[in-house]
Amino acid sequence: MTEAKQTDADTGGATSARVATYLRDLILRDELKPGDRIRQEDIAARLGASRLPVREALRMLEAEGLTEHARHKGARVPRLSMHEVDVIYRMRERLEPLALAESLPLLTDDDHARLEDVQRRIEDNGDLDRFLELDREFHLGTYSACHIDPLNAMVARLWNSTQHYRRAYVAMGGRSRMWVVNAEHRLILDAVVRRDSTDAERFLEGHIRRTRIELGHHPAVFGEPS
Amino acid sequence: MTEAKQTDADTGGATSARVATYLRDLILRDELKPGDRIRQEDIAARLGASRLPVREALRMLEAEGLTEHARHKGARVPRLSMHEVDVIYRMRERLEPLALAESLPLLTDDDHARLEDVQRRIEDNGDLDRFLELDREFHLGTYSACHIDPLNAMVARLWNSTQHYRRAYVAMGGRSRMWVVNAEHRLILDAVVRRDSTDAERFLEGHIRRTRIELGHHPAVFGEPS
DNA sequence: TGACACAGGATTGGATCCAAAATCTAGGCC
DNA sequence: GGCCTAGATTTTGGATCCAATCCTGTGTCA
Repeated sequence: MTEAKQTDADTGGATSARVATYLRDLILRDELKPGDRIRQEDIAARLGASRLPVREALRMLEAEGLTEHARHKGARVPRLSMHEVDVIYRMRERLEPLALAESLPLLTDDDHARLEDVQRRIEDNGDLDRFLELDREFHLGTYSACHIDPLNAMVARLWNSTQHYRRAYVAMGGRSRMWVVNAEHRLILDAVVRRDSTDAERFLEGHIRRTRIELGHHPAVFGEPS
Repeated sequence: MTEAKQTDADTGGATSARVATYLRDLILRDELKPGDRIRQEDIAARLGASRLPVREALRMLEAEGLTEHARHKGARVPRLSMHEVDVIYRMRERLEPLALAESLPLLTDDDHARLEDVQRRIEDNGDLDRFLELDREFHLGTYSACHIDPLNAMVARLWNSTQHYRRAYVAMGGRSRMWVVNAEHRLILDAVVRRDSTDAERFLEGHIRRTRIELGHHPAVFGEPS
């Protein structure tokens, strides 16, 4: 484990928060899929750390709903049913307009320009994996001026726990709906730039609702991973 | 630390989940207040365990928003500003009607009877501390048939993180509003028993909104604890 | 041939030990 | 007398070791 120290240097020290970030990222990238088991020793070795920070990280992720634990059986990435994902989208429909309303008055012209740029890149882009990333960046970007921690954390959590299913949907047939998404993003963005909170909230809520309904039409997304 | 094992036996083994429950309870009972520091060794000794499960428990609570951590400085119970509590209540206004809608069709007649009983006990009761407990039991009881974990967890979290401020408000002057609370509970409960989701959601949302506005009229609740 | 039981390996849970960082205290200096 | 600095103490962070539990593979017996 001499090379460990090097890996350690790369990552800048493997604190439990860093391990949590690493694991969260693996799950978001779909390198850890629902049902996958997470072995403490594996992760520890990969990051050149001991199992202890891994255990703390797993506890954090557990509280975030990104992993589930069974005593003496270890951690897994939880599988969500279609109904659970549906409810999570309903939660998003209600929470994200609130986050947007909190953020909107505080967004600067620079922020607007950044969001315009992200949306342009979404429209230019054909790659589905890149789309997922930019779509997230667009939405969370519109909330970025909201500094209420519980709200931010909760919104991020809802995105994180459904990331796998978003990806599966987009990969499966969501491509054809891309132009609708873009049109809706444009409506939201215009309202944001006008600082019209009422419109922005309404358009956002509709956007999430329609996405949710679309998801409900693709039950295959929730089938067994392999 | 020979007596440790005995304490251990009392609590039935001090796993990290148990430590987390213990700490969560301390915070909910206001024995740990916003700003208070939590020393790992203290808790470990009190529960007759080593510091390790305490550390894991603190990580869980951190992810739940019940504690905050600074590297090498330890854990504290976070202080919330009036604005933060206000936003948390807005989150409740939106999320709890959803939880109620999910739960309502699944509540049995037994559940209804139980809720009636809880509400009766609230009305009979003068003790403020007991009121906090029963009020929580009433509301979470109406959501109890909803088995969507992310939603349940989030609602519980919102209640937990504002518990101290609810207590401060009730202790300070909320007493005079008790009859309003009871009337609103009655409206909600009747709608629940009728299985009228629309009414139930509307009454619940209004109930939380009015509570939030009331809280905003008592800025002293958010003053320094001591 | 199938099902059950036992044993060995693998994996997690918990305790103790050591290192690093922060806080507190005391002393010196301006 | 107040402020700054240096050392000691306290507290947290991380690693390693041991115990408890679970999974797996093999063997035996019906």
